[in-house]
Amino acid sequence: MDEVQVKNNVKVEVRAGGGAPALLPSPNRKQVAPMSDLLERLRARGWRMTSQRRVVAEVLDGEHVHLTADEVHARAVERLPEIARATVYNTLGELVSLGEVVELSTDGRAKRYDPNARHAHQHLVCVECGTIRDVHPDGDPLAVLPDSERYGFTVSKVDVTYRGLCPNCSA
Amino acid sequence: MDEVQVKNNVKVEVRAGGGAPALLPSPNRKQVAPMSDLLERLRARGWRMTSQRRVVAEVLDGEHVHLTADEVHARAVERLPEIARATVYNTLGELVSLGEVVELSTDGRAKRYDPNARHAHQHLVCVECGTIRDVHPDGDPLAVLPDSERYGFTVSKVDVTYRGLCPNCSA
DNA sequence: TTCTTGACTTGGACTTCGTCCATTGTAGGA
DNA sequence: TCCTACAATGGACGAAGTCCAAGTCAAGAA
Ligand SMILES: [Mn+2]
Ligand SMILES: [Mn+2]
Ligand SMILES: [Zn+2]
Ligand SMILES: [Zn+2]
Repeated sequence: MDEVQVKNNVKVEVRAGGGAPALLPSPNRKQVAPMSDLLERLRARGWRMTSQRRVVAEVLDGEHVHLTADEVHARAVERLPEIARATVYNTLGELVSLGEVVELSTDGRAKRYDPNARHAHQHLVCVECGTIRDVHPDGDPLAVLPDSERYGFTVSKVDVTYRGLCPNCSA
Repeated sequence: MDEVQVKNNVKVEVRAGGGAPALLPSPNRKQVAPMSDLLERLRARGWRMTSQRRVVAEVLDGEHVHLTADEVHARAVERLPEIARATVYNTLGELVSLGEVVELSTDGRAKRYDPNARHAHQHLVCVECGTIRDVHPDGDPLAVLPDSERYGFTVSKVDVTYRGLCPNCSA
């Protein structure tokens, strides 16, 4: 039988049976494994690997994209009950400066954190319910801005937010 | 013909002809006059014309674009010392719902209010100093989003923010 | 393994931006 | 001039985020 024990202040699933734990499908492998890439990258960048940072990274790596800092905190608390809000803010800020996470402010309310930073994309937002979808427009969005409209700026990125009604809210 | 001029919170009737004071260039005519269009439109929409609303409209009509609500309030206070912050927020909100002013949240901080709502345009923002410029990209920004990327949404507008360094901050 | 230390976390105070609401004031019509 | 529905006021409140002094601990050294 599997058992749960606490290690490094984090709940860890321990497989029954002797010998070294096989790195094979386990209940939470699907959730945790894809993150290992990120965790490795962070470690390589000199990050001190704490349980708090691990948990924040795991939350972001879920299928939940575009979470607010407080939503990340709420999910993190489920795994690590006493993680502080300030720590979540710190960690998110660090992930953003490292380019591992993208920060969105689509609605003038809470910023949202997007772990899909590898492939540039834009967002489609429902003005009614706030649903956000990733979209991939044709061509380079920067290309449509002629030099004559750049006023000497060095333009390095574009944020595009398409707004409208989602199928649900159209009804 | 009769003409109504507003000055110092008091309506003054200016009668054309016979010895009446001519409506000629005065120090603040240049500032106030262009707003009359907006004020007329608002009056036509059933707005009760208060000195507070007049002052907010006048502030927005200056050459100052993209002010925050508190910046609008600060400038309004210069003309009408006891105007309340809440009133500025109320008025800006109304102007936005009437489509007379556009609300921007380019930086996840305070929203900015843009009186240039007649001609659709986009914005170029310096990531260093926050300077904002209006830009007019080629073509319809909505056109670059293929139907296959709309997920059944009824897309009605696009907000585009180009980000980079202004000439000043490049040095 | 234990020790050491600077990086990290904590939690609460604080700031900023914005909303709410009971009370007071007034624009504009009768 | 008077009435009253609509608007302004200002202070409390709320949401989102930052800051900081004190405590904790990850990871390299020995
Ligand atoms: Mn995204
Ligand atoms: Mn503008
Ligand atoms: Zn919707
Ligand atoms: Zn600049």
